[in-house]
Amino acid sequence: MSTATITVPVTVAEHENCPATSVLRRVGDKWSVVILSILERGAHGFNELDRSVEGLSRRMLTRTVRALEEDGLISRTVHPRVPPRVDYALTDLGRSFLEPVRALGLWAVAHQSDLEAAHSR
Amino acid sequence: MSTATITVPVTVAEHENCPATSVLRRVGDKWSVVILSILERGAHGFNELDRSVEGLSRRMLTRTVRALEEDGLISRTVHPRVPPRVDYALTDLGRSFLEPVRALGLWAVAHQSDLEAAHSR
DNA sequence: CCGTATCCGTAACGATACTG
DNA sequence: CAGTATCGTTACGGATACGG
Repeated sequence: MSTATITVPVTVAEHENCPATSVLRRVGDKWSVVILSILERGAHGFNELDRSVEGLSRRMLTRTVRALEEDGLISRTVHPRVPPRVDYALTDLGRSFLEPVRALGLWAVAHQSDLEAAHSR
Repeated sequence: MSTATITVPVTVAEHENCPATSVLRRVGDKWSVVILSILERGAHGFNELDRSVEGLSRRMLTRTVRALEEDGLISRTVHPRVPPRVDYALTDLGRSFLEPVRALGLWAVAHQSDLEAAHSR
Protein backbone atom coordinates (compact mmCIF):
# COMPACT_ATOMS: atom_id res chain seq x y z
CA MET A 1 0.00 0.00 0.00
CA SER A 2 1.65 3.15 -1.20
CA THR A 3 1.62 6.36 0.76
CA ALA A 4 3.81 8.27 -1.65
CA THR A 5 2.87 11.84 -2.33
CA ILE A 6 3.87 14.44 -4.87
CA THR A 7 4.66 18.03 -4.15
CA VAL A 8 3.01 20.11 -6.82
CA PRO A 9 5.25 22.78 -8.36
CA VAL A 10 3.98 26.28 -7.64
CA THR A 11 6.91 28.33 -8.87
CA VAL A 12 8.47 28.56 -12.30
CA ALA A 13 11.69 26.99 -11.05
CA GLU A 14 9.91 24.08 -9.41
CA HIS A 15 7.78 23.60 -12.48
CA GLU A 16 10.76 23.37 -14.79
CA ASN A 17 12.80 21.15 -12.49
CA CYS A 18 9.95 18.82 -11.61
CA PRO A 19 10.59 15.37 -13.11
CA ALA A 20 6.89 14.96 -13.67
CA THR A 21 6.57 18.11 -15.76
CA SER A 22 8.71 16.91 -18.65
CA VAL A 23 6.93 13.58 -18.60
CA LEU A 24 3.54 15.23 -18.63
CA ARG A 25 4.57 17.41 -21.54
CA ARG A 26 5.78 14.37 -23.46
CA VAL A 27 2.38 12.78 -22.92
CA GLY A 28 0.79 15.93 -24.23
CA ASP A 29 2.71 16.25 -27.46
CA LYS A 30 1.10 15.20 -30.64
CA TRP A 31 2.82 11.97 -31.64
CA SER A 32 4.85 10.46 -28.80
CA VAL A 33 2.16 8.22 -27.39
CA VAL A 34 1.15 7.05 -30.84
CA ILE A 35 4.75 6.12 -31.71
CA LEU A 36 5.27 4.35 -28.41
CA SER A 37 2.05 2.41 -28.81
CA ILE A 38 2.97 1.26 -32.28
CA LEU A 39 6.42 0.18 -31.14
CA GLU A 40 4.80 -1.77 -28.35
CA ARG A 41 3.70 -4.27 -30.96
CA GLY A 42 7.21 -4.70 -32.35
CA ALA A 43 10.25 -2.91 -33.70
CA HIS A 44 9.90 -0.78 -36.80
CA GLY A 45 12.08 1.08 -39.26
CA PHE A 46 11.81 4.78 -39.96
CA ASN A 47 9.76 4.79 -43.12
CA GLU A 48 7.73 1.94 -41.78
CA LEU A 49 6.73 4.12 -38.83
CA ASP A 50 6.16 7.04 -41.15
CA ARG A 51 3.75 5.05 -43.28
CA SER A 52 2.06 3.54 -40.22
CA VAL A 53 0.70 6.86 -39.10
CA GLU A 54 -1.25 8.88 -41.60
CA GLY A 55 -0.64 12.58 -41.22
CA LEU A 56 2.70 12.25 -39.48
CA SER A 57 5.41 14.16 -41.33
CA ARG A 58 8.96 12.84 -41.56
CA ARG A 59 10.15 15.97 -39.84
CA MET A 60 8.00 15.42 -36.78
CA LEU A 61 8.74 11.71 -36.79
CA THR A 62 12.46 12.50 -36.63
CA ARG A 63 12.02 14.98 -33.81
CA THR A 64 9.72 12.67 -31.87
CA VAL A 65 11.91 9.58 -32.05
CA ARG A 66 14.96 11.67 -31.15
CA ALA A 67 13.22 13.02 -28.08
CA LEU A 68 11.93 9.60 -27.06
CA GLU A 69 15.41 8.19 -27.46
CA GLU A 70 16.90 10.95 -25.31
CA ASP A 71 14.39 10.10 -22.63
CA GLY A 72 15.41 6.46 -22.84
CA LEU A 73 11.90 5.35 -23.79
CA ILE A 74 12.92 3.85 -27.13
CA SER A 75 16.13 2.47 -28.58
CA ARG A 76 17.60 3.20 -32.00
CA THR A 77 19.70 0.49 -33.60
CA VAL A 78 21.57 1.10 -36.82
CA HIS A 79 22.29 -1.96 -38.99
CA PRO A 80 25.12 -1.13 -41.38
CA ARG A 81 23.69 -2.57 -44.54
CA VAL A 82 22.73 -1.47 -47.98
CA PRO A 83 20.08 -0.25 -47.99
CA PRO A 84 20.50 1.06 -44.44
CA ARG A 85 18.24 -0.31 -41.78
CA VAL A 86 17.40 1.37 -38.49
CA ASP A 87 15.28 -0.33 -35.89
CA TYR A 88 13.28 1.57 -33.34
CA ALA A 89 12.05 -0.43 -30.37
CA LEU A 90 10.57 0.14 -26.95
CA THR A 91 12.93 -0.06 -23.99
CA ASP A 92 11.87 -1.50 -20.65
CA LEU A 93 11.53 2.05 -19.42
CA GLY A 94 9.26 2.84 -22.35
CA ARG A 95 7.16 -0.22 -21.67
CA SER A 96 6.71 0.74 -18.04
CA PHE A 97 5.90 4.29 -19.09
CA LEU A 98 3.00 3.05 -21.18
CA GLU A 99 1.25 1.64 -18.12
CA PRO A 100 0.29 4.96 -16.46
CA VAL A 101 -0.29 6.43 -19.91
CA ARG A 102 -2.75 3.70 -20.69
CA ALA A 103 -4.44 4.32 -17.36
CA LEU A 104 -5.03 7.87 -18.49
CA GLY A 105 -6.39 6.71 -21.82
CA LEU A 106 -8.71 4.28 -20.12
CA TRP A 107 -9.92 7.06 -17.84
CA ALA A 108 -10.73 9.15 -20.90
CA VAL A 109 -12.69 6.34 -22.51
CA ALA A 110 -14.52 5.53 -19.29
CA HIS A 111 -15.54 9.16 -18.78
CA GLN A 112 -16.08 10.03 -22.40
CA SER A 113 -19.79 10.68 -21.92
CA ASP A 114 -19.14 12.93 -18.91
CA LEU A 115 -16.63 14.91 -20.91
CA GLU A 116 -18.99 15.25 -23.85
CA ALA A 117 -21.86 16.25 -21.58
CA ALA A 118 -19.73 18.94 -19.95
CA HIS A 119 -18.57 20.18 -23.31
CA SER A 120 -22.04 20.53 -24.77
CA ARG A 121 -22.92 23.32 -22.34
CA MET B 1 -9.58 -7.95 -13.58
CA SER B 2 -9.82 -5.58 -16.47
CA THR B 3 -9.20 -6.66 -20.01
CA ALA B 4 -10.06 -3.32 -21.55
CA THR B 5 -7.91 -2.21 -24.46
CA ILE B 6 -7.40 1.00 -26.34
CA THR B 7 -7.13 1.35 -30.08
CA VAL B 8 -4.33 3.75 -30.79
CA PRO B 9 -5.16 6.44 -33.35
CA VAL B 10 -3.01 6.14 -36.47
CA THR B 11 -4.76 8.61 -38.74
CA VAL B 12 -5.33 12.32 -38.32
CA ALA B 13 -9.06 11.80 -38.03
CA GLU B 14 -8.75 9.11 -35.40
CA HIS B 15 -6.24 11.20 -33.53
CA GLU B 16 -8.50 14.21 -33.33
CA ASN B 17 -11.62 12.25 -32.49
CA CYS B 18 -9.98 10.05 -29.89
CA PRO B 19 -11.32 10.90 -26.43
CA ALA B 20 -7.91 10.19 -24.96
CA THR B 21 -6.13 12.68 -27.18
CA SER B 22 -7.75 15.77 -25.74
CA VAL B 23 -7.22 14.45 -22.24
CA LEU B 24 -3.55 13.77 -22.93
CA ARG B 25 -3.12 17.25 -24.33
CA ARG B 26 -4.72 18.77 -21.26
CA VAL B 27 -2.26 16.88 -19.10
CA GLY B 28 0.51 18.26 -21.25
CA ASP B 29 -0.37 21.90 -21.06
CA LYS B 30 1.57 24.10 -18.77
CA TRP B 31 -0.79 24.88 -15.89
CA SER B 32 -3.82 22.58 -15.83
CA VAL B 33 -2.41 19.93 -13.54
CA VAL B 34 -0.99 22.55 -11.18
CA ILE B 35 -4.36 24.31 -10.92
CA LEU B 36 -6.22 21.05 -10.41
CA SER B 37 -3.79 19.96 -7.72
CA ILE B 38 -4.14 23.21 -5.82
CA LEU B 39 -7.92 23.02 -6.01
CA GLU B 40 -7.74 19.51 -4.64
CA ARG B 41 -6.88 21.03 -1.29
CA GLY B 42 -9.91 23.34 -1.31
CA ALA B 43 -11.80 25.97 -3.28
CA HIS B 44 -10.03 29.16 -4.25
CA GLY B 45 -10.85 32.54 -5.73
CA PHE B 46 -9.27 33.87 -8.90
CA ASN B 47 -6.60 36.14 -7.45
CA GLU B 48 -5.97 33.61 -4.75
CA LEU B 49 -5.09 31.05 -7.42
CA ASP B 50 -3.07 33.65 -9.26
CA ARG B 51 -0.95 34.38 -6.22
CA SER B 52 -0.63 30.69 -5.34
CA VAL B 53 1.40 29.95 -8.44
CA GLU B 54 4.45 32.07 -9.08
CA GLY B 55 4.93 32.73 -12.77
CA LEU B 56 1.32 32.12 -13.76
CA SER B 57 -0.11 35.11 -15.59
CA ARG B 58 -3.72 36.17 -15.14
CA ARG B 59 -4.20 35.70 -18.84
CA MET B 60 -3.19 32.05 -18.77
CA LEU B 61 -5.05 31.47 -15.52
CA THR B 62 -8.22 32.71 -17.17
CA ARG B 63 -7.74 30.53 -20.19
CA THR B 64 -6.82 27.48 -18.12
CA VAL B 65 -9.77 27.65 -15.73
CA ARG B 66 -12.13 28.25 -18.65
CA ALA B 67 -10.85 25.16 -20.41
CA LEU B 68 -11.00 23.06 -17.26
CA GLU B 69 -14.54 24.23 -16.65
CA GLU B 70 -15.54 23.33 -20.20
CA ASP B 71 -14.17 19.86 -19.62
CA GLY B 72 -16.21 19.59 -16.44
CA LEU B 73 -13.12 19.11 -14.30
CA ILE B 74 -13.71 22.19 -12.16
CA SER B 75 -16.74 24.27 -11.21
CA ARG B 76 -17.00 28.04 -11.22
CA THR B 77 -19.41 29.60 -8.75
CA VAL B 78 -20.13 33.32 -8.82
CA HIS B 79 -21.24 34.89 -5.52
CA PRO B 80 -22.97 38.20 -6.28
CA ARG B 81 -21.38 40.35 -3.63
CA VAL B 82 -19.28 43.46 -3.38
CA PRO B 83 -16.46 42.83 -3.86
CA PRO B 84 -17.32 39.99 -6.22
CA ARG B 85 -16.32 36.51 -5.22
CA VAL B 86 -15.85 33.55 -7.56
CA ASP B 87 -15.05 30.12 -6.24
CA TYR B 88 -13.24 27.54 -8.27
CA ALA B 89 -13.48 23.98 -7.02
CA LEU B 90 -12.78 20.48 -8.22
CA THR B 91 -15.72 18.47 -9.49
CA ASP B 92 -16.03 14.74 -8.89
CA LEU B 93 -14.87 14.25 -12.46
CA GLY B 94 -11.83 16.41 -11.76
CA ARG B 95 -11.06 14.45 -8.64
CA SER B 96 -11.21 11.16 -10.47
CA PHE B 97 -9.09 12.63 -13.26
CA LEU B 98 -6.31 13.36 -10.79
CA GLU B 99 -5.90 9.69 -9.98
CA PRO B 100 -4.35 8.57 -13.29
CA VAL B 101 -2.54 11.89 -13.49
CA ARG B 102 -0.96 11.24 -10.14
CA ALA B 103 0.00 7.75 -11.30
CA LEU B 104 1.93 9.38 -14.10
CA GLY B 105 3.61 11.79 -11.70
CA LEU B 106 4.57 8.95 -9.42
CA TRP B 107 6.00 7.06 -12.36
CA ALA B 108 8.15 10.08 -13.21
CA VAL B 109 9.44 10.33 -9.66
CA ALA B 110 10.08 6.61 -9.42
CA HIS B 111 12.04 6.60 -12.67
CA GLN B 112 13.69 9.96 -12.27
CA SER B 113 17.18 8.47 -12.10
CA ASP B 114 16.58 6.38 -15.23
CA LEU B 115 15.39 9.45 -17.09
CA GLU B 116 18.37 11.49 -15.96
CA ALA B 117 20.77 8.69 -16.85
CA ALA B 118 19.29 8.43 -20.34
CA HIS B 119 19.42 12.17 -20.78
CA SER B 120 23.07 12.48 -19.82
CA ARG B 121 24.18 10.57 -22.92
C1' DC C 1 16.04 3.52 -46.95
C1' DC C 2 16.95 7.13 -43.55
C1' DG C 3 17.05 11.07 -42.68
C1' DT C 4 18.33 16.87 -42.79
C1' DA C 5 17.50 21.81 -44.13
C1' DT C 6 14.57 25.58 -45.08
C1' DC C 7 10.43 28.11 -45.12
C1' DC C 8 6.16 29.40 -43.33
C1' DG C 9 1.72 29.59 -40.90
C1' DT C 10 -0.59 28.94 -36.47
C1' DA C 11 -0.99 28.55 -31.61
C1' DA C 12 0.86 29.01 -26.99
C1' DC C 13 2.42 32.02 -23.73
C1' DG C 14 4.01 36.27 -21.13
C1' DA C 15 3.84 41.45 -20.28
C1' DT C 16 1.26 45.26 -19.89
C1' DA C 17 -2.64 48.14 -19.61
C1' DC C 18 -7.43 48.68 -18.89
C1' DT C 19 -12.66 47.46 -17.04
C1' DG C 20 -17.09 46.13 -14.21
C1' DC D 1 -11.93 41.09 -6.65
C1' DA D 2 -12.25 39.13 -11.10
C1' DG D 3 -11.44 39.53 -15.10
C1' DT D 4 -10.62 41.39 -20.73
C1' DA D 5 -7.83 43.47 -24.66
C1' DT D 6 -3.77 44.09 -27.16
C1' DC D 7 0.83 43.22 -28.37
C1' DG D 8 5.10 40.75 -29.11
C1' DT D 9 7.87 36.61 -28.75
C1' DT D 10 8.65 31.89 -28.96
C1' DA D 11 7.53 26.94 -29.83
C1' DC D 12 4.95 23.62 -32.48
C1' DG D 13 4.14 21.52 -36.57
C1' DG D 14 3.30 20.85 -41.83
C1' DA D 15 5.21 21.23 -46.82
C1' DT D 16 8.78 20.86 -49.69
C1' DA D 17 13.25 19.93 -51.34
C1' DC D 18 17.70 17.95 -50.83
C1' DG D 19 21.57 14.58 -49.06
C1' DG D 20 24.12 9.95 -47.32
